Amino acid sequence: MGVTKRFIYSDHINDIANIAKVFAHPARVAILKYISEQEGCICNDLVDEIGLSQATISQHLSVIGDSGLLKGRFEGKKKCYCLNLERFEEFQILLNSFFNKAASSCC
Amino acid sequence: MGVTKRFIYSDHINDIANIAKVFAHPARVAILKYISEQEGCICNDLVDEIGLSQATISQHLSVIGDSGLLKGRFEGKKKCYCLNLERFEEFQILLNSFFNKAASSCC
DNA sequence: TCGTAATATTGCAATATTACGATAATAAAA
DNA sequence: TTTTATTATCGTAATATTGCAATATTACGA
Repeated sequence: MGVTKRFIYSDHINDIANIAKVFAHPARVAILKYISEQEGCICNDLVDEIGLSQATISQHLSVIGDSGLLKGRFEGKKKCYCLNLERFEEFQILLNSFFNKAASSCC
Repeated sequence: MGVTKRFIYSDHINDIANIAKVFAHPARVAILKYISEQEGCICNDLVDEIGLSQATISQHLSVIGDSGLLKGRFEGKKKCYCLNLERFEEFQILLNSFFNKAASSCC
C-alpha cells in the first residue's frame, strides 16, 4: 500500500491533483513567486534567495518544469528560468473551473 | 532530512502550499467534487462512489476537514458532510491572488 | 588545455503520505 | 440488552517526498 490509485479517478480529477501538487510545497511556491516577480530571468539566485541547497532547488525546479510551467534557456553557463504564462493561465482556469462548480452547502 | 523547512518561508507562502496540499490528492479532489455536486449532505456514499476503503476515505475527510473546508454534523448515526463555502471562497481568492501577480515572462 | 562557475544527477537518510484491516465508539433499531 | 449501521482511530506496510553531499556535466575564460 501507499500507492495513490490514480486509475480509479477521471482524467480531470487527476489533472487537478497533479496541478495542485506543484504548488503543494512552499519551496516551489517561493520559486514561482520569485521567478514571476523578477519578471525576468534568474538562475541560482534562488539558492541564495530561498536558502536551500543547490541540489534541492534544482530538484524542485525540475518538478515545476515537468508540469510545463517553466521556460528555461541557457545563456552561457547560466540558465534563465521564466514562467510559461500560457500554461500558468491554463492552471488557473482549471482550478477555477473546479472552484466555480461548487454548489451551496446544507449544514 | 526529509522534513519540509516551513520556517524559512513567509506565512503567505506556507498558506498557499497548505491549501494546495488539500487538492494534491485525487481522492480529496473527488470527495470535494462529489460533496459539492450533491449540494447536500452525504456520508459514506463516498466509499461506494470512490472505491477506497472506509478507513481511507475517513482519513482523507479529516485532512480536508483540518483545512476548514468542511462542515460536518451528525444526524443519528450518519454524518452529514458539506462544503464550508466561505472557506472555499477564501481558498479561491488566495490562489487567484497568487496567480494574478504573475508578471510577464522573458524567454 | 586547464581551471572555474553554474546547473543537473545520483545515492541515500529522514520523514511524510497513502491505504487498509482491525477495532473502538456511537446511536438507532430489534 | 443485543444487534446493526455508521464513522473514527490505531497500527502497520508500502511507497513517495524532501533535502543534502558528492559527483557529473556543461560552457566559458585564461
